[in-house]
Amino acid sequence: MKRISRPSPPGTRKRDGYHHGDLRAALLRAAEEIIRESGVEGLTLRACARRAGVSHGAPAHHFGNVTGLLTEFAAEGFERLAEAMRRKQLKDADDQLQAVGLGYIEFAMRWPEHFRVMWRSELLNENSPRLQQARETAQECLREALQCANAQRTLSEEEFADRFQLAWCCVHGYASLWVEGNRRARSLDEAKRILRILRPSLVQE
Amino acid sequence: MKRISRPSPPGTRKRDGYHHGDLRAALLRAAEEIIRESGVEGLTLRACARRAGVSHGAPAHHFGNVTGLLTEFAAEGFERLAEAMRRKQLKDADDQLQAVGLGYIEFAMRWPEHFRVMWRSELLNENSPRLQQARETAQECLREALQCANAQRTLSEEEFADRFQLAWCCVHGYASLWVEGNRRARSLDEAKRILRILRPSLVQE
DNA sequence: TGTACATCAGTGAACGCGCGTTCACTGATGTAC
DNA sequence: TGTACATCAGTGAACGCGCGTTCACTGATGTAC
Repeated sequence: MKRISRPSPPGTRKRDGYHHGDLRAALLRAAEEIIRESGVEGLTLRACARRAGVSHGAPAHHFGNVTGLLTEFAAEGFERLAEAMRRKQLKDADDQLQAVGLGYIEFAMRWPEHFRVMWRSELLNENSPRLQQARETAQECLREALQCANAQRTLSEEEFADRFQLAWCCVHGYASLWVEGNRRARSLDEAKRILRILRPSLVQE
Repeated sequence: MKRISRPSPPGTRKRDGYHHGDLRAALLRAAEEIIRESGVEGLTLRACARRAGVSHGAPAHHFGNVTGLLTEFAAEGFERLAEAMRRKQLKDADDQLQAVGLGYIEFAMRWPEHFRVMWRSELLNENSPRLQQARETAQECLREALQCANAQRTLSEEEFADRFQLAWCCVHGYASLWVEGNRRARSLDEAKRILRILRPSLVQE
């Protein structure tokens, strides 16, 4: 009766959808908004359905439960993270290591909701192949940049592993602290300075 | 009727209590266990009361709501963090900066539930004086250690601030990644090596 | 091209559950006289 | 020392609410013939 043909939500491409257009993507966007406004605790399948304008049963079709939804959300986050690092790297051939690090931090600043969920492993299905793959790809991106920067030197496996951990900890710590509220003006400038100070520890001249 | 005099729960000192002995502390311990087993999402006032063996109305007397409970929990965490750093510092007069950094990381490994909650600012009452005070004290501890290590040099205010951020990011990143599941064998040895590698960036020789 | 059927996205009513909140209460402790 | 009263920690029944899950359904799309 009240089933008048619903127009696709704005910004949603009419793609693989049967009824909605692309409900799966629309639900992920709805989840993003809810997390932004109410935190991960506020995210429920029902809230997600309301926001997307569908019945409360619909999200379960696509994701099973909240864990499934968050897992896809986190995987999307890791994919965007890898992309952000690579894009930065291509734009700054001069110091690719710093560029990748900045890409990591910029990603967290641009998509704090994704960043928050990505590390809440207790909320995710760690067995998801897409999640595992995306996380591995993102890590590999940072690892490669560090390898390139050290291409001229001979580092033992452990020496390299330690420097990789140090680099990761530093960008991750900066991003985490920023996302969790420790936000200062001109943070990206500060991040650049910090990475410059860190460099001698990562790359032996 | 069924009100037989209840013995104090084991490990609870009969201190300032009227009926229970020290219900406030017992509720904080209950919260810790629940968070360990079910994550912060699993913590409710009712679950907390059940675990402590009191009626579900009791926690509200002490904390008002879940935010109040978590705020006290986080403040307790920051106090323990400062204490952990200071204790480490006293034990290793040789390299106090590294000692304080290790104290930070050890704290997160020892009390991961506290560490997790401390940075979830959206779950806390940021106006709590006890929380603000405890956080400030913990930060100050790391700042002082860095100042001592650089006592012989002349660093501008900005140069010092950047090095402080770098040190904080590094230990915080290491601790966060460990707590969120990126745990490796002999992590504390690794942390030591990483802090040693980082040192030249923090302290100009 | 047309028809019949399978598949699948999404609906909506119903359910039981655990939650926070309220409120009148009980009973132990502290204090004034 | 004894009594009367105030205070305060904790109780327990009751409430309304939003949740996930279930289930029979509708209606659009895809496919076999």
